Amino acid sequence: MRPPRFDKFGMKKGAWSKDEDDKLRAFVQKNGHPNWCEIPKLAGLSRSGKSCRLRWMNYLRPNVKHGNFTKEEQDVIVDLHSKHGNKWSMMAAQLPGRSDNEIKNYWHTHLKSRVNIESNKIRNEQIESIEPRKANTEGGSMKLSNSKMIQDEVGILLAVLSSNLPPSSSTRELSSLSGSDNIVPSDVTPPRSCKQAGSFWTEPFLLDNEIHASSNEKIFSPLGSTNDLICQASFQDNIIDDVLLWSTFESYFLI
DNA sequence: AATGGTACCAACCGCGGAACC
DNA sequence: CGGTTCCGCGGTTGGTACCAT
Repeated sequence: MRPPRFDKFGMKKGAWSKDEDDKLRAFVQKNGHPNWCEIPKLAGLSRSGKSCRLRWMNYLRPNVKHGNFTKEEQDVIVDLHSKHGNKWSMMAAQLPGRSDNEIKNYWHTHLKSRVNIESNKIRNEQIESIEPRKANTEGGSMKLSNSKMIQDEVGILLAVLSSNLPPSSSTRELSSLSGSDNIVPSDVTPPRSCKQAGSFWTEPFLLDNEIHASSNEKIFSPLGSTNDLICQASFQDNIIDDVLLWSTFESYFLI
């Protein structure tokens, strides 16, 4: 809680004491709240009207609920947020006993990340259904567990890239993503390091042998094996150049 | 046990719109 | 009709609790 303090007008700020809660509750229950600006004076509180209103709306008014949100409440919030965005007061109207502030906090701390994860999952599944990975049917040597995170990230990248295609781009073009360069402008050349790391552009996630695996490791974990990096300085230079180019390429398409 | 990082959440702040003068 | 006041909303802040190292 924020420790109590006083502003330049002598108004108290910070956490509410039980005494203040009692005063405000008693006053509002007896007189209502026709004018929040007058209430602090009339109730004998050194608080702003705004602060009183917030305290009442979020904690003191009757039937206000606290504690865990039920599954039904969570579903309502997710549903309404998907339809209307950050309309917390509207959500509060649909959830008796919940304040907009509490819903907002719950969204940011619990639901937002969950919804993001689920939407990414759905998006990746959609991409998978459009073009099942060749790796799953060819060779069968892909190291799934090691490359899962990379798959996820590249899946998101492909989805974003596809959303940046020109209007003329078709599903057919998207469907051939992993098999051709269709999404890449003809003047953009894939980084050499990506090619070296197992034909990135044609078989994006195949790490077929130890050489490919170690190359890939250097790309994504350049500090992993210092001696090797020193011995292979020229190779490393190429990697750095290519990673920079690749970053530029990503920025160009992701913005 | 000490320290740093992170999650949680109550409260604050600024703004826009409605109501009032 | 313009200015002022008040209300409500949504974004942000900051303190506490908890967890990991």
